Amino acid sequence: MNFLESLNPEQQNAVLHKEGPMMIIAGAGSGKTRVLTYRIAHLMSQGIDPFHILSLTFTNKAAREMKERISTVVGASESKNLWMGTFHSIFAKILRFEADKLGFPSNFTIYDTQDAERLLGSVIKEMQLDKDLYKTKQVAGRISKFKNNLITVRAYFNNPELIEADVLAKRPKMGEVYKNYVERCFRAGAMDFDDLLLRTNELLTRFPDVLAKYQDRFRYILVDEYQDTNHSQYLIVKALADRFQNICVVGDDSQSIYAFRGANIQNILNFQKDYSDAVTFKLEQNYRSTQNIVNAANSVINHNKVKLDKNLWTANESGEKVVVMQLLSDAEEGRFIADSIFENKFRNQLKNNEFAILYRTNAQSRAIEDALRKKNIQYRIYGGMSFYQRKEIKDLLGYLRLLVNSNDEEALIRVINYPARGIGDTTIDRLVVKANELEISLYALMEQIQNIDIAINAPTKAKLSDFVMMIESFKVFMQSHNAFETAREVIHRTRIVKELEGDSTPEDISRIENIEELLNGIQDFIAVQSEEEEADISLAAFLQTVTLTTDLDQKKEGDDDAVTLMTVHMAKGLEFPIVYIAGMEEGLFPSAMNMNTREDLEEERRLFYVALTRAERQAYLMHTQMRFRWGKLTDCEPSRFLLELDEEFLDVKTPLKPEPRQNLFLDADIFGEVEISKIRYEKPERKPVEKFQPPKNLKKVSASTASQTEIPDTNIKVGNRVEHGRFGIGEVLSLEGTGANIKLAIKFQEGTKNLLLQYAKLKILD
DNA sequence: CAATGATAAGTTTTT
DNA sequence: CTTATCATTG
Repeated sequence: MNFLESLNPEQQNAVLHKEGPMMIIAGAGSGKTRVLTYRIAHLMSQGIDPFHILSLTFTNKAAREMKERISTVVGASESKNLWMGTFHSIFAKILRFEADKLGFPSNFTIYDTQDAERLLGSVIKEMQLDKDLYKTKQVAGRISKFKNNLITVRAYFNNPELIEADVLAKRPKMGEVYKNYVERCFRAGAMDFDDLLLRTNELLTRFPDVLAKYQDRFRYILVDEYQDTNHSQYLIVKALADRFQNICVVGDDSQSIYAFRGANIQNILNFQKDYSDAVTFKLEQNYRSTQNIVNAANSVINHNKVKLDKNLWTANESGEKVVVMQLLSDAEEGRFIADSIFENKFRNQLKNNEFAILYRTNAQSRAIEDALRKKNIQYRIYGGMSFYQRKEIKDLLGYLRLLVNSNDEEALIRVINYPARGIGDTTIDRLVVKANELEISLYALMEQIQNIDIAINAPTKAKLSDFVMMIESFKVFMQSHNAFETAREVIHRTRIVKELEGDSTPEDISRIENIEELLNGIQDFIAVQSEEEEADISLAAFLQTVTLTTDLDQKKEGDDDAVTLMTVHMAKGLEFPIVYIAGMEEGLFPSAMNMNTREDLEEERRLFYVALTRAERQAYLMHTQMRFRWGKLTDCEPSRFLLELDEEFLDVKTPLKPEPRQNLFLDADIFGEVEISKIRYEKPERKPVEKFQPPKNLKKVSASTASQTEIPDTNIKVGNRVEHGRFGIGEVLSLEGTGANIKLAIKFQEGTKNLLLQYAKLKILD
């Protein structure tokens, strides 16, 4: 086959190896995806039915891309039948098919983290536990850990060690909380993310015939990013592959960065032990990056103790050295990045989408965004609060979820009083108590509320019945209409948009726009799905896609040319010509929460390794001397990772061991020995000293909207160019009203926005 | 019951 | 600094 010629010998071996267990250790940028796609294509060219191939990827995007690439090799009609997707989406599909065996409806809801935590909070409250001891997030984390290790409620109560550990942690009721949470999910016909894996394990263990069926179906199994699988995923793969043993795992232990989510690096380290006749291939040639980048990355990761033996190298040119840059503040850091991108673009004729800015935490994006906006550089942020998690979107989705599965308690509670219809917290609390007592779902209780003995007065009962009737009428409507039409009907009848139109603050307007965007999203979904063979354009299908889709998986709107901003975690698997890594500071990267044990620190180091190896041609590492955290200015020290890098590959623009801070402010000798971090920034204004620039700038940026409290300039007129804190520079198209009530239509780069002058915090530029 | 304002609490990373 | 939760009022 001709495609083999484009592979190196080791890659070829991995592609051609057919039967039996195998592991591919694929270093960063070593052509892993090529090998996987060609391997699958090769299997198919050998006559293996695509129906028998299961390929598990880490993101939906990876699955989609791989499918596309395979179809160019073997043809689209063949590749369509491949089972390819994330663990969660593939097994959600199978669970829907087999749901009745586990007592779930096939249209079960998938609870996202928000849903799960709200329910858990509710359970804790109902049980009247001390919420300071039973912190929702912590309890959720513990339950997640149970589930990922297949510790069911029963297993928990049979395990004295676990019980003891929780007693010691002053949470003796942990088991009860767990039990109640699981029961509530079950009654609501809902599974959380962990359940999708746990219940799959349950399905495969409890029903040998089902296991046999899927073992026979999936004769060839490929798992990408194997280093990031958790125990639950590990067991699923092991069970499915048990019969034919045609399992191929691909991964890189040096890129294992999801331990916090239960990923177990031992899965890849122990593969040889699990399958004694396993063959291992090592892809060590990096095709992505320059020598300086590869060598710098190697020099850091070599500080890790736990790793498989491998030596990443490249035949690429040595390239530019990795730049290490010290900046005064997070604002300066943003400005440096923006300036650098601006200059790079000009000098090397690059496009925005050849740059990426990576950071450890989402919160860091703000300062960088401000700087990019000031330079008019287009950017796109991934992650953080995703579109589907916005309140107005979740509210609308709540209605839709209720139509698909009325027992979905979280959806019900979200929308039962939105828009306000006089059903308050006390009523809901009483309903929840009663429903628990009768062991039925909230909705089932409401359906027969008139005949129930409950402390709710008649008018309120009537409102509850009205609500049920409305939902039922939507269900009828849905039977003869598609997802888009149904959603539009819901919006219309519930008057959600009317509610927002009421007083048109900019926030409300953007909410309405978001709802419109969701409607477009539904229509898009219908359009895309209709192209597929077994098209499922039901509302249920749409909702599932929404919960299992991440920001990254979203189809990018148009081919907009924008700089990419994202966390290092999200950047895994991606590559960019030029990469900026911001915030290389102790306590931030490595994160303060992950510096206590060697294991934690090694994970942070792997994370840095991932970040650095995203770069193809040039990498910049920034660290600052101080930065805003929780609104307060804090001192920063360079990350230990910077010191671990071999200097041979670096171009250190500024000393890593900062000179005494005072030097910077010697001329401004106004603060004496006072620590910079303790200086309040309101003060310098009283005593303006020219040399003392940084604080002034800092203030400006942290509150780049600083002028907001000033009285709005009512001299604004049509045609003025204005600057907005969030939308950047725009032009006034029209205005109406007088005084502070002036309403403006302004054309910004990202579109025309309607804003109220008194809220918009505009700066008039001309 | 709903709307408003005050206070506390919190940021790792995500399917 | 931002968000969520609480307490108070009408």
